[in-house]
Amino acid sequence: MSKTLTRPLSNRSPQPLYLQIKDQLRRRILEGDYRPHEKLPSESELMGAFGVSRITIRQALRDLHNEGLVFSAQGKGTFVSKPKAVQSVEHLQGFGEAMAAQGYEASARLISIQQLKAPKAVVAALRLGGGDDVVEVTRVRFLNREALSLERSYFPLDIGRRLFGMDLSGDIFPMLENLFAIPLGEASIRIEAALSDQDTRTHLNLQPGEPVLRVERLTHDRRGRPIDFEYLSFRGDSFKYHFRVDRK
Amino acid sequence: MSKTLTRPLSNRSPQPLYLQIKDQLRRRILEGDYRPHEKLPSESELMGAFGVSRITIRQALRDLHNEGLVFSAQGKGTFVSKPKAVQSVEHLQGFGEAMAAQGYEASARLISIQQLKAPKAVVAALRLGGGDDVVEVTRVRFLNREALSLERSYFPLDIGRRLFGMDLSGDIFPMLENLFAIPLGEASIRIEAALSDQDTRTHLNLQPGEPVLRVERLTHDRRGRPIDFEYLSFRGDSFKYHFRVDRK
DNA sequence: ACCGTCCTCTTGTTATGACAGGTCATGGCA
DNA sequence: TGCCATGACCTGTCATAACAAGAGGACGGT
Repeated sequence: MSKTLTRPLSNRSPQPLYLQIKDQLRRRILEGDYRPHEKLPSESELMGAFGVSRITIRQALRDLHNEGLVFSAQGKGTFVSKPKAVQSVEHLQGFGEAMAAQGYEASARLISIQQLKAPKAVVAALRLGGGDDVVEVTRVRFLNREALSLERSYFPLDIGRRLFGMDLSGDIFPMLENLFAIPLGEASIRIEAALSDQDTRTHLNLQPGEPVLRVERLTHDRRGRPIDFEYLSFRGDSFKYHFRVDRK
Repeated sequence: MSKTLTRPLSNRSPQPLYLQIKDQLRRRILEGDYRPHEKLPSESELMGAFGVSRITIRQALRDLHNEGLVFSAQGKGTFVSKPKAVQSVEHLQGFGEAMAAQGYEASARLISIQQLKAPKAVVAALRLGGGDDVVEVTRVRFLNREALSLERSYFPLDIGRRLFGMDLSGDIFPMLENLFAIPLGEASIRIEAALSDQDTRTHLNLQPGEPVLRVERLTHDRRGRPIDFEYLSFRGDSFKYHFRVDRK
């Protein structure tokens, strides 16, 4: 296991030990030596394998954790995260929350809420059985009175049923966390540009041929169970999502 | 300065020391006690003020760094990051880097590099003067042999001139950091959907009316000077950018 | 058979100590 | 006057050593 580390302080310094260890572990994860949800060697095993102290191991693991490649549970161990997940982002806010934070007036209007048989893509995303029902929530988001986006969310039945009769003009995520006591975990997002379909055009008041920014978002609870699959369609012309990133 | 810390190990444990320290420092930053670009007390001063060891201070600072509230420079100190910074994201990778890390084969082809008078939007973004020249770099990115995106980057003259004659088929950011010794700081991104223009269609081999995902990215160096303004146009149909986000 | 206790393994937190290496001002030398 | 060496100060890296606390299995008693 130990491979070849070049000790920076004793020799001349090529790279810090913890970076070398981090890179070796990352390579093994990406190459599949350690598979998703598999337990990594414990910290003391890694100490022995690399011949370094615990502080150095933990620094490497901390970096991998920040990159989203691993996560750890006290008393159990450190594990490889699910997806390829090369990139990690903190603080996912609902788009509404994000907009509000920028000083815009954000609101939403409920178009429909209904129980229906889950479409195929939803079955796969939420890991349901073939004929399972889901609850579909359709809403239009406004930004300063203008229709900005069409959101269609699919919830598993046990969660979705509790949404009937509730006030769905705000963000749903805080309700899940506070009212339903569902701690939210990670989410995957796919973003693409597409032409608007008739349904979207109607709600967003678009002309045929106008493009939309389509976002698919799958949100999990902290234990990794998928709890919400959404299609968000934003007007291509008015949507500018601005956020801050720090490199390295 | 020291305020009231509750020591977890000696008493009963309310919260780890480093979290308490982190929260106190964050509050002071957000309340303006420490202003942007101001130097925080040094680690040893904080050690004395809070009465804890250096490891604890560094753990608090590390968290604040991850949240984007502070940054540090070896030999100089730790400083408060710029602004509202509502949202922090780590590890901005070039899209190419991100794709490569996911196991795809990414490459780029240089279309043109030229010096010209800065377009108005570029003047504003890079904070230039009216008639200033910039260097424009146009490239097409490929993913597994297929044209994926058209990238047009604008650099201030002093940086851009050094790009002539260099190998621009890879990522430019690492060159800025390593060859030019320009430490990269934060970047802002805007994402929108748009219809492809003729120029983009030619390079990406698209049909008229096909939408593209347009990204504007403005990158700064660590001192906050804008050093690169880019327009990235991705094919709407093939581009699915998948990443992982952690809420809270 | 069931349940609770204890032991062991694991990660989380904290202290102390040391040296590496970058930054910068000061002061001495040419 | 100008340049460079020196030292003070600061963050970066790494080691050693504890104890806290969660998880889970072994073991023993009921």
